[in-house]
Amino acid sequence: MFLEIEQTSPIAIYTQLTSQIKKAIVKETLVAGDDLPSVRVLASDLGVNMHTVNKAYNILTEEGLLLKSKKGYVVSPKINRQTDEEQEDEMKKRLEDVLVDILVHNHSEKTVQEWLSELTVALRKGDN
Amino acid sequence: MFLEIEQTSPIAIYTQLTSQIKKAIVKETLVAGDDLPSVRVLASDLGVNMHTVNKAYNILTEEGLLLKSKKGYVVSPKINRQTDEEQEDEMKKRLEDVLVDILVHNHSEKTVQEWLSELTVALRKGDN
Amino acid sequence: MFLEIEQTSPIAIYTQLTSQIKKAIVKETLVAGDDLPSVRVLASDLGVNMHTVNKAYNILTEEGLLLKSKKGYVVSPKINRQTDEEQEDEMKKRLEDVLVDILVHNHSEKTVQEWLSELTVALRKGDN
Amino acid sequence: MFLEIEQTSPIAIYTQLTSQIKKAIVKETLVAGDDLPSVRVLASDLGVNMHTVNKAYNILTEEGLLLKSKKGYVVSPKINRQTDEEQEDEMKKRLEDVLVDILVHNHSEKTVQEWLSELTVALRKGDN
DNA sequence: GTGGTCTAGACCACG
DNA sequence: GTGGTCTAGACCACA
Repeated sequence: MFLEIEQTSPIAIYTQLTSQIKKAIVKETLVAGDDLPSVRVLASDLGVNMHTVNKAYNILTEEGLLLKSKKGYVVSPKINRQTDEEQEDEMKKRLEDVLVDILVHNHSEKTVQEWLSELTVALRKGDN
Repeated sequence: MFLEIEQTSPIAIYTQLTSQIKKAIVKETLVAGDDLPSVRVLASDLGVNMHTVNKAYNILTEEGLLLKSKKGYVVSPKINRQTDEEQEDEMKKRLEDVLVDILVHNHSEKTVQEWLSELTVALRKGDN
Repeated sequence: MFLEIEQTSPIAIYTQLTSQIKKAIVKETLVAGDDLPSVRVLASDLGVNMHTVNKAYNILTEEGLLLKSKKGYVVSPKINRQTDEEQEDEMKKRLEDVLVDILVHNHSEKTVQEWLSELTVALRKGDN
Repeated sequence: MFLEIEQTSPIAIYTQLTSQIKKAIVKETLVAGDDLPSVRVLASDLGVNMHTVNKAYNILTEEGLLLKSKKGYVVSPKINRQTDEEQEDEMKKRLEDVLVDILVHNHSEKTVQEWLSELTVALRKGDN
């Protein structure tokens, strides 16, 4: 399984799940049409509660990244993953927060660029 | 006062405070040596609890952005704002999360670059 | 065949079936006395389980829209399609729910009227 | 309290809650800025579980009808209650389903109009 | 087998 | 006091 969660992390488990699934989609470890593990199976695999997985899947479905059918959850086609303006503003705000935090700690914009390059490369190849 | 907080926002007030103070430092609205308003004064100005302001100041002090003296809190010199490797990894992780979120919603790396430029420019000039 | 079902939809298949058959009756694609495809045939045509088709036919029969004979199901005469008061209340309740939902999202009663007109026209002409 | 739920109804409790709260907003029993009862208080009042109320509140917040602050949930200003095109299609589809159901049971379009008028009037005056 | 709903009860963060 | 998260376990609808 391509997902791992840290029980001790201060980050909510369902958030860790959504992040990792998004990452898997960006890396194309998961592609449009792929089935996700059933809620109960994934929960038991990870040793977390069913409801926690369910919440993660629901959020991703709301965001248009997953589709819910009667047979379970599936990665949705690219077409469904668009964002509206409000959501873009949200993302920009989050980007700004991170940016400010990096800059305030004496890093230059150049460093940000480098990190972005690193991250982008890492997202292109390799599995999780 | 260069700080505004939204009482109705679901974002924790102390988080709003740390974010805005960091932004003020990046924008050089606040520079090394500047005094911050006393905990009591700021709390009363903003209509929030003293403990809340205190928490924000403490966090910023922990991060090396403020210095606590007998007379109150001041913006610390640049030299104190360095990060260790662990904190850098933290920031990279946060940057990655935002990046993945942007990319997974069909935006290109180019868009990320553009947003970064916009944000950087906005951080250079103007007040909060 | 005038029926199509979406296997991937989260809406129950038997519900999709009843909806579409009702629509066909309103559009007079199906009129009193018409035979419906046999349960087996329809199930195989649509690639769904026999029980599912059966459930749909049963519900429609319960509602007085179909008649079950030894030879199979047929569209029942208009006279059988009446509703009792309880069912009318049910329908009104459902209408109210939709209405409230439309109004609460800032649409006017005029919009509701327009939508109804559109829908009514669409139901008059054309096939499914 | 202006809300009542039927434990025995086949309709999910959280759905009953969202419906009734929407109705209260349309009737202006609840207006922009009003506080909603806290999750736990409402749950105990109604004799249902906290999570059930929470789910209802969350859905309404997603729809833009409520706002979540640190002090609880509040009815949001009209401006936030807009719908996008996709949501409108959804509502039209639901309206169509109800309409078909009414028409297929021998009611005329005129009846639908009458019911709508009744319902609209009822939504204008009086409390729940 | 799949997800959906609900309950009961616990612990945490915030202010 | 507020909501958020998580667990454990139950029952139901659908196919």
